[in-house]
Amino acid sequence: MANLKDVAEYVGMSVSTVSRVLNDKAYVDPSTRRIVLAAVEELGYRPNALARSLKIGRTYTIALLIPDIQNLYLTMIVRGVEDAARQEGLTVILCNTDENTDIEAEYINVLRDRWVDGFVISSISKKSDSIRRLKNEGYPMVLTVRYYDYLSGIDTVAVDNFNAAYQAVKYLYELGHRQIGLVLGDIGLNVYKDRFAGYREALRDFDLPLNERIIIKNAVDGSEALIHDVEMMVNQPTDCPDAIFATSDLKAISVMHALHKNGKQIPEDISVMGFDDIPLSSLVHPTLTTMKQPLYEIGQLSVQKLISQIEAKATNGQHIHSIELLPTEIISRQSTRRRSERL
Amino acid sequence: MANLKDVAEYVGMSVSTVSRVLNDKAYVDPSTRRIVLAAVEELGYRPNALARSLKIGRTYTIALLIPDIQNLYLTMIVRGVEDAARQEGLTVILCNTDENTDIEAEYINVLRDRWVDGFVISSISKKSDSIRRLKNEGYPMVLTVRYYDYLSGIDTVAVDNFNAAYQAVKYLYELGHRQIGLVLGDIGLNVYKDRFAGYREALRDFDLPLNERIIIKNAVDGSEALIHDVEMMVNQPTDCPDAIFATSDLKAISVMHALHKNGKQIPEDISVMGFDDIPLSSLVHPTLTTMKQPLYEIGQLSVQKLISQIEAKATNGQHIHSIELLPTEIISRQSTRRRSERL
DNA sequence: TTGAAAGCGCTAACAT
DNA sequence: ATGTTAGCGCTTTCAA
Repeated sequence: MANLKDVAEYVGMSVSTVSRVLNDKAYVDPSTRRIVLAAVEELGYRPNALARSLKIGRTYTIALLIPDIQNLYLTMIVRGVEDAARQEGLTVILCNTDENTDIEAEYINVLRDRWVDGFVISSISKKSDSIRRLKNEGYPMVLTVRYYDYLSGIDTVAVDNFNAAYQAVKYLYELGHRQIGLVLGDIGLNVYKDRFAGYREALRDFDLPLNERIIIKNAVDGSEALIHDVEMMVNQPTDCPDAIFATSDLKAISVMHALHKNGKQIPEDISVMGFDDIPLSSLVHPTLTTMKQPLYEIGQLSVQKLISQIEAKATNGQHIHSIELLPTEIISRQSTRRRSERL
Repeated sequence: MANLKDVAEYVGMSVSTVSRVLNDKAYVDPSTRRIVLAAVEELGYRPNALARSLKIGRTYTIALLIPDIQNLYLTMIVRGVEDAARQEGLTVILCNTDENTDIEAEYINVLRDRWVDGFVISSISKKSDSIRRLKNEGYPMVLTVRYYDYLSGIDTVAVDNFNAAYQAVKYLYELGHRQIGLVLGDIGLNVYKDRFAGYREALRDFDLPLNERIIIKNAVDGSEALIHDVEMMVNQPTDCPDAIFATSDLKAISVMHALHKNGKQIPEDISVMGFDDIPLSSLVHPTLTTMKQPLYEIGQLSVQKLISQIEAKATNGQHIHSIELLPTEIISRQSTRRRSERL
């Protein structure tokens, strides 16, 4: 591969001149410029990004760490991040941590060594050491969707999960449901902890008892165990829920699967409500009522915050720390319905 | 951030010594080694991967280009690629081309400039210029799942789509179906072209007529148009299929959605069969019979081929070009059933 | 066993 | 308007 020096020799000029036309920073004579560009074309010259980055201290690359690409809700964030990044001339490196702290740490180390300009992270439950270190080094980073406590001091873009869950339960309550079951994800994650709190608060406000027998905790998307748990729950002689609020659409789909398997009609026997609004939600049977998160927008905004940090760092300017909570929205579909008669 | 020189000064040795202990290539005195490692620890030294790569000409990074992460079947490949890569000490850069040639070209350029060691590509229909150029430069690369014609000379890992489609149709035929509809993806892709050919060949062998009225071409996963087309197809007075073979599970899910919407029972009225075996297939209602592709294994094998190329290039050794077609397998579930009576 | 120094390819300050 | 040169942080040959 041709390098700058090759091009310079080819046209009989110095490397700095060639560099100048390529970066068009300083002024160069139009005719010189033409000659150089022709040579660049001719030799098929491509700049070496490694050398350039080493010199200027920036890579124009950001890393996006996500827990699991299989999770459809994340793909929408990825799109938001990629689109926003591309628009700003940044390349996105996508990394799948598989919900594993070691893998996460490894990616963070490797990418920091490679000088990515910043990180957008959707992480594991606890604030890991690698993330803490990153933060302490002042490395640009933003947390997306999943977050730590508000005191972490890390820029965050997410939704108000407490309120979203509260509104979901309220919605089911107003439909006439009084036995509202809950399918919760890993409560080690603040996301689920907050949704749980919102659920409890709603029950309290509507004078509904908190019934542990219609609550499934630590459900894993798509797992056999989850299906089993749901079957157990709906086959209880007493305490069978008349509605189930699943804290992700994928969990809701498993719930529906379990209900079908046990001859329960949705929504006639039991209403089901999800969370996220993944594209699949409007395709399953029956279509799924859900609490929509503006995932694409979350991705975009995350990048904007990150860029703001990167710029601030580069210019020694100011960046205002913030936690942004975007609005959620109920999408009504077929899996929920008004309950007229009382059981 | 501390660099090699800092460490060297800290312990009063030369950078080369420090470098040596860090790479443990050459022999260094055990006591020296200990001192250096302590200093490294103390200063929190992290090597600069950019500088290192610039020097040695390798980045230990490979790029994985996929058309669309939303496509669930791809996530399994991603996993296969990542796992295999990690095992070999390589980092994977995941890029989403969004089925867009320009984005694909841009990623290829950016990553080549950044000296990734090789590419695993699941690409767009036509062989793009950027890929051709990559190939001509002798850049290590392998095509995965999607492929060009066998003459392209590029290593490929996929399945025998012709045969897989043939077997799927045969399966439906043996179940007693005689009006087997087809939902095909973009026929610009060899994958679908081959599946179409397999379908036709099977019809011919079983003396079934090729009926364009029960074939939907260029279906887009999850699109409204697809649902509409399926509705049209099954509401035809004559020519209503008694089975539908969808060339991806996602398409099959749309098909099921359309059938539900039109009051058709699955599999009582119409059997539905998919392709891929994404995790969701066993969760939808009814669960989906499908032609399974060994996606995880395809991902793993792709990396192995790529590494073989990278090694060959580094050592001027031999790499044997190959096209690997992994076996597919029918997974029987609830969406298909034996048709006893004739219509 | 360790050190000095060249050089990977580029940018930018300084010089002309 | 263009050339010279130092240096980003590392590896590696050559010398000692």
